[in-house]
Amino acid sequence: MQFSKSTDYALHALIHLGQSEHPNNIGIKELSATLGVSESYLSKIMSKLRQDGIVRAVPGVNGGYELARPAEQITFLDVIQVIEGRQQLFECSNSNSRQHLLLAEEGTVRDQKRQGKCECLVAKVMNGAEQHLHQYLRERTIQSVLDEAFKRCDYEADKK
Amino acid sequence: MQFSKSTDYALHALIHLGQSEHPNNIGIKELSATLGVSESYLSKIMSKLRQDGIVRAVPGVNGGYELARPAEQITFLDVIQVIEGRQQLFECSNSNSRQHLLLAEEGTVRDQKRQGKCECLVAKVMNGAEQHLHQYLRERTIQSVLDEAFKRCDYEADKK
DNA sequence: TTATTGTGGATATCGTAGGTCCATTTTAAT
DNA sequence: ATTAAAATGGACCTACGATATCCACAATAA
Repeated sequence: MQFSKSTDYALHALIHLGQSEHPNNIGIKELSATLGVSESYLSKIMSKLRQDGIVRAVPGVNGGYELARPAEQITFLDVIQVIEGRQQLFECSNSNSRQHLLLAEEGTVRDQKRQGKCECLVAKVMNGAEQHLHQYLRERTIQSVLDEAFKRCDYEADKK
Repeated sequence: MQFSKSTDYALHALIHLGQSEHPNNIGIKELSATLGVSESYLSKIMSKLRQDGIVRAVPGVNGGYELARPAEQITFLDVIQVIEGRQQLFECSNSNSRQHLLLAEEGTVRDQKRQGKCECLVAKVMNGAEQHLHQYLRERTIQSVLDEAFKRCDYEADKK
């Protein structure tokens, strides 16, 4: 269970977009050179980010990418969900077994109608874990990383 | 990014071991029938759990598996780490790039000696997320699921 | 001693992460 | 209008791990 390299690339790319004073957009050449990834592969990732409204892209001479909204409105969760997809962290593959019946809660009739099935208690724990993780990742933004990087630069500068 | 089916199987198997009054051990036949998984595949998983000291196994007639320690001392994190491995949720694949230098904190000399390298700020966020997730999963045990299942059974019984 | 049960190795299949290449489209600059 | 620069999307490739099966072997209790 690991985040993909693509997620790593996406996060670093967005940080690069966020930290540049943008007179112009930033092309895939610069991004790929900065991150040390091939242009072709990074293109795919940037394309996904564009389709999901995280970045804007403009083709043509002096084209490139820029953040589609302020860096403090781009959360880690946003990025991860675009790249990794939105499937649940855990799915109970056991829903027909005898045991599952024991471990499933029925809920109210209204609940069952709403969600169509009852929930495995193992899945309940795991989904709770996922919600916690999401909450944490929602609170971290591209901007928050930039802020910390700047702080660190200042600190290093002061020492000299 | 998803937990594997094996993790699902392992958790359900452990719960089955935990809920049985154990005059005897429980064989792979019963487990695989309960979970709806093949004996051969579930064997592999149980083997892993045994190698990590989560269950005990005894071969021979009337052999089988039992929990190696009380169910309240087997956490979700224990099980997940056995099955999924202990690699980090996130690894920065970017440690040589120019950008990474900007985003890495130096730390004290002692820190650098201890961990061998400085840490990327993106990785720092992600590792923080992982620690949160681990904390949550450390607080949930096989027993906690059993407790909730029993509570539910009582509730259902009361209704009648 | 034998039937039963777990162990571990070899092997198979399949999907996906990671990556490349190229034709096409879009845009800005000239 | 033309052209060069840049992003886009499709086709394709490879390697690896998740999932799974089968079998020979070891260990144990009756």
